[in-house]
Amino acid sequence: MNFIEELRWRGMLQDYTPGIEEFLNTHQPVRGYIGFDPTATSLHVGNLATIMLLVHFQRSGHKPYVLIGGATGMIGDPSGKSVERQMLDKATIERNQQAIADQLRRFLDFDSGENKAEMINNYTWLKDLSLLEFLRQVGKHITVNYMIAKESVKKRLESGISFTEFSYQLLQGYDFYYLFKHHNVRLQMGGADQWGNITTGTELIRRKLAVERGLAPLEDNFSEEVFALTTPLLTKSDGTKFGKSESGNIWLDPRLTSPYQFYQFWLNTTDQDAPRLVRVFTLFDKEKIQALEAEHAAAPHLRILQKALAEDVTIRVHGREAYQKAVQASAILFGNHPTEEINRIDEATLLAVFEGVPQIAIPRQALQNGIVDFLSIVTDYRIFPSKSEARKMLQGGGVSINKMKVTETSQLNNFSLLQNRYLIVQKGKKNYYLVRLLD
RNA sequence: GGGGAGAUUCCAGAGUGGCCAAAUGGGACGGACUGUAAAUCCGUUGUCGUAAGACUUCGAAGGUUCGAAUCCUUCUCUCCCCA
Repeated sequence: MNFIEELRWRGMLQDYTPGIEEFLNTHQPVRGYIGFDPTATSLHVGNLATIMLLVHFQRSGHKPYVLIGGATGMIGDPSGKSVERQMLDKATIERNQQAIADQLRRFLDFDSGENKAEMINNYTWLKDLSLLEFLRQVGKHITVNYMIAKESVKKRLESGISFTEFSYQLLQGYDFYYLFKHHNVRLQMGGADQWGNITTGTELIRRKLAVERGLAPLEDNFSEEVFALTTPLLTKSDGTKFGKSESGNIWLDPRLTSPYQFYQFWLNTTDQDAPRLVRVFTLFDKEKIQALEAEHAAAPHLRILQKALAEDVTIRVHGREAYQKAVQASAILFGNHPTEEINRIDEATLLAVFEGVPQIAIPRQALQNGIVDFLSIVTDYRIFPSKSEARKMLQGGGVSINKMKVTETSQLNNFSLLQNRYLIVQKGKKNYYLVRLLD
């Protein structure tokens, strides 16, 4: 199956410039790229969708280029942003680009075949481009009228946009031109929000080529030479943003989002969203997905689709071992385990399960305190910030210790300690704290 | 330049002298149900406090009053209409 067809049935095709399908079919391998700006120390699941574009691109025989936006990250993309961004300092950007480059290397084959992936950083060519050169080589070809017609800029004309961010599309456009010239890159891909930036690139290439070939722009037939393609921005059926949990972004970095939380994120996908997400984030083929959906429909409570999705994505991002631990932790935290059974877990496993969960150490004699004090002042206000809040939650039935509901009148002494020194405190359904007693 | 409307608790939006920590809806959080889903239902939602209550809120600063989100003055900002 060719690249475009693959994206189409997966619902990953938003927009593309004409002629692309034929070009991809008749040229093999075609070189295509996606840019990632180092604006954070890690990529998140939103980026994963565009990474999958590159994965499919490579699997269908083409040659993916991963562009690290070392230079563009210094400028700030106004797309989808309602206010000017904070500029990042160079040290931060350097750290970030190192981190996201390491992450990106895991998803593509950079080692073998004529279509092995390449990684490049636009800082290497943009750093030496002088202002004058830029204005003459790039700025001259694109009108301000054209630039402010772009959605990303138009939205900001009222509230304000700096010249720096306004220029962003030109830099990105120049990247495309540069890659076309020096690496014969023909296609730029990205999320739907990047359409404007990408087409600035195709437009710039068209105009520059016209000049280089001594033609008037309208006589050209260069539109057949470079292409743009975007994938829809993912949304959730309830209208909220995809890729966020109550605790914020879902990151690929295990230090920011533990593999357990990552696994849970996918596992908690609603029935409504799961079919779309399986198509985007796994490489399962059509038959396999249809089979999974049928299985799921037959026994929805088993959440076949969610489990398959969570397994596939967690393994791709964090590896099999981390996935297995996440499953094990989930089984313990959400399974119907009576206290005795939890008590049988050995200490090493217990600590592994609660990795990434806040751990609070208190003196053993502090157990003499009442439950409200225990949940607030004794645990240094880390479980509840005040006695009132602890009490409110207790009254609402939202607190468990060792998986047993507690009330204001519960006696701490009645709880058997796990491994003779741990208590599992649960606030609501999904917030855990491991309290360790010090002798 | 002229005329008008407004600024309320996370958001939207009632309230026009005491019954206002402030209706209602949304969101958030918790519970029940369930499948760690969705929908539904119930509870909580300024802070602290076992409670009684205390303290801080209704754009900002002053003032009137026993008492102000509500009345007066000034200021700041937002929106609309006409020119």
